[in-house]
Amino acid sequence: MKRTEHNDKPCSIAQTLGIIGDSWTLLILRNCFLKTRRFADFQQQLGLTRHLLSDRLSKLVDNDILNKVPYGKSGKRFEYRLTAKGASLAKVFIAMNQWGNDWLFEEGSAPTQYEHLDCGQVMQPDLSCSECGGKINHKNIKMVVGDSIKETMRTTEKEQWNELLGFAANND
Amino acid sequence: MKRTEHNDKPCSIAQTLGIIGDSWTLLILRNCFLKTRRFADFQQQLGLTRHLLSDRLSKLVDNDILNKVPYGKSGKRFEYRLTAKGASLAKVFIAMNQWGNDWLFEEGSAPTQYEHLDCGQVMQPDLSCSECGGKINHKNIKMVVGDSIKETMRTTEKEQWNELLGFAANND
DNA sequence: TTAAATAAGTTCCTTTTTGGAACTTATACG
DNA sequence: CGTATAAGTTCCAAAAAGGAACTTATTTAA
Repeated sequence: MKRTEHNDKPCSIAQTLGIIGDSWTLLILRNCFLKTRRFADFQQQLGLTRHLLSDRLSKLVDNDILNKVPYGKSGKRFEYRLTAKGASLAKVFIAMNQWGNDWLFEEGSAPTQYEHLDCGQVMQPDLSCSECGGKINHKNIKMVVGDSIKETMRTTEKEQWNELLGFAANND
Repeated sequence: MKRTEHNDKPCSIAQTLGIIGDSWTLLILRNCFLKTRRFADFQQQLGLTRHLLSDRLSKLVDNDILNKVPYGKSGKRFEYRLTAKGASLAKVFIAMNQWGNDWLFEEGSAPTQYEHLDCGQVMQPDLSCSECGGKINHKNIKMVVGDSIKETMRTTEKEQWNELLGFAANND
């Protein structure tokens, strides 16, 4: 089975990976967050071949992650800028950055730190519950089948899904 | 330049992508969080070829994301289980899942929802500041060069880094 | 206790995707 | 006006992925 056949499975992660889950695409997006906007800049910073860059940028534009906006007088040169949809991928990259800082570098030697502009402090980004505000980790969160799917599923299937999707189903 | 040449750049995101930023690897990890543990199960659920699966699992073991633990009497069959290092990638997948729910499905039709076991409610995972507890998004967070790097960088370079890495440097 | 089924890979070969370099077309600069 | 830069395309060789059959043990079932 080809990898792309997972792209339309009824799973948010699989579909998200269908859009951004390609090696070069992920690096391109990282650079988007680092304010890279032009074809030649992406190419120089990442060193990937032009046709791959062209292909990946086009796909990101097709998926409404990037806008291709003309600049200059002629309107025939373009900048690729994150859309709102693209910008909200920040959480994914923040999470990856934090993970890398925590696990790939010695204590205190991480290449980057985060500063929260609202309070001005260097901090760690935590995941928290929108309802009670408590911290979230992989043990105190459970993924459950959404209401829309529940209604169209038979009981046995529902249980299988809950079992299959339960992050917290088995904590050993 | 090959994609793998980015894997040892002094950037947590690039290094993290070097470990998990491969299409199949990301899907394999998704299934790890969904409690898949055995070679044949991964193969059936994902449909990738055996040699790719073998290769990707080995790399995850090499990088201490998965443990290869024997099961059964003989000790010659194995389960692949998330290590603590691997489990803490949950935030990345939670962020991707949430993004997919928000942007790829109609309101209320997302395939999965999250329940916070500590408070029992269906909720959204938010990113929050470890210091002040306030919410984080890509506009109120700034990535700054870590202390260890600061010391070994000349001023001009430091400024370039801050410019380059500043998520919040340019908010238009 | 032998036969069949399962688990976890390997090997071999074909197809697809990358990587590298040169070529194109148009705009910008000096 | 000539050269440099931007944003691609095209072409080809090399690398990686996909498919299927082959291995080697180890359970399970008859």
